[in-house]
Amino acid sequence: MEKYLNTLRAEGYKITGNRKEVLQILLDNRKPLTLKDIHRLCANIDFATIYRMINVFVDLGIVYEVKLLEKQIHYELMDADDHHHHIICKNCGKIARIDLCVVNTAKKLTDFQITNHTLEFKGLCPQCKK
Amino acid sequence: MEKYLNTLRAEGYKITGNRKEVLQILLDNRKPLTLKDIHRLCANIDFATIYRMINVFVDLGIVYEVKLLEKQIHYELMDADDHHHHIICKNCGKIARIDLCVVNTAKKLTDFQITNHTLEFKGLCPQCKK
DNA sequence: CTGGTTGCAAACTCTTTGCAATCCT
DNA sequence: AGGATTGCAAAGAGTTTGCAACCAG
Repeated sequence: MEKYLNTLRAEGYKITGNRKEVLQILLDNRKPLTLKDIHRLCANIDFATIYRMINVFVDLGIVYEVKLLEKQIHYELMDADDHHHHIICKNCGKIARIDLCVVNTAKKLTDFQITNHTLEFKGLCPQCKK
Repeated sequence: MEKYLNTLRAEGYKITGNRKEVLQILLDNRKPLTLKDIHRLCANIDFATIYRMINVFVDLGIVYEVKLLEKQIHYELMDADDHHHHIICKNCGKIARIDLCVVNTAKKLTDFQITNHTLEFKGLCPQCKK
């Protein structure tokens, strides 16, 4: 938590009760959440506030966008030492992580300068596929 | 074209002027297009018609959804023998293809039954990165 | 104090649907 | 003829913004 608060301070943002509450939710739920999910977990905070807060967090690199094979974007706390991707169950919605990435291979294959990438899977989890 | 019309016939759908026009657009533009893009290329057809038509095409496997790192879904003609992914330039919007995929590796790594996957990149193309 | 932050309401954008008229087969 | 398809209009759903009141430093 302190690490993230320091980032906010360093960039001139204030430490508010709302921000601490949302950060705690992200710390307690280390998996991709939608804005709706977050709002459900702290219904006392206005949706627009969460919307703007998460965008600040994305700008500061506190959270990152996870584009699962779903309509809405999910957000997850950033941890540079733990780069991973996900798989979501189309039946129960469970999200598991996959430690697999090919961004370095892609960098060699293309003349583009790659800045973002997404690698996500969807299917049926062990329980639901039975 | 005939191949796709046969799929439509086989599933009991009718061959209309609109459907042939949109299929021709997809054949002429073999790259991911948004509904808006398609509508721009045939402004005479109503947006709702394109919306419903593309969804039929997706159901029949005539086109597939490409979830680039953009808000809107793109659609591209399906070709089972040519599985590939994409990279989009964040500056000029150009979309290039990348012949790289790890869905088989992912299948070995997880207990899920994988049915969909996405692997997309974003960055600066050779021209824009200069 | 003072500017960043928040809640509320409303504007926007994109997606989806109902229905009557029209088009394939 | 008869059901699928289409255009039009409007409803939904999610995203984004303006503004005045409020709060952290």
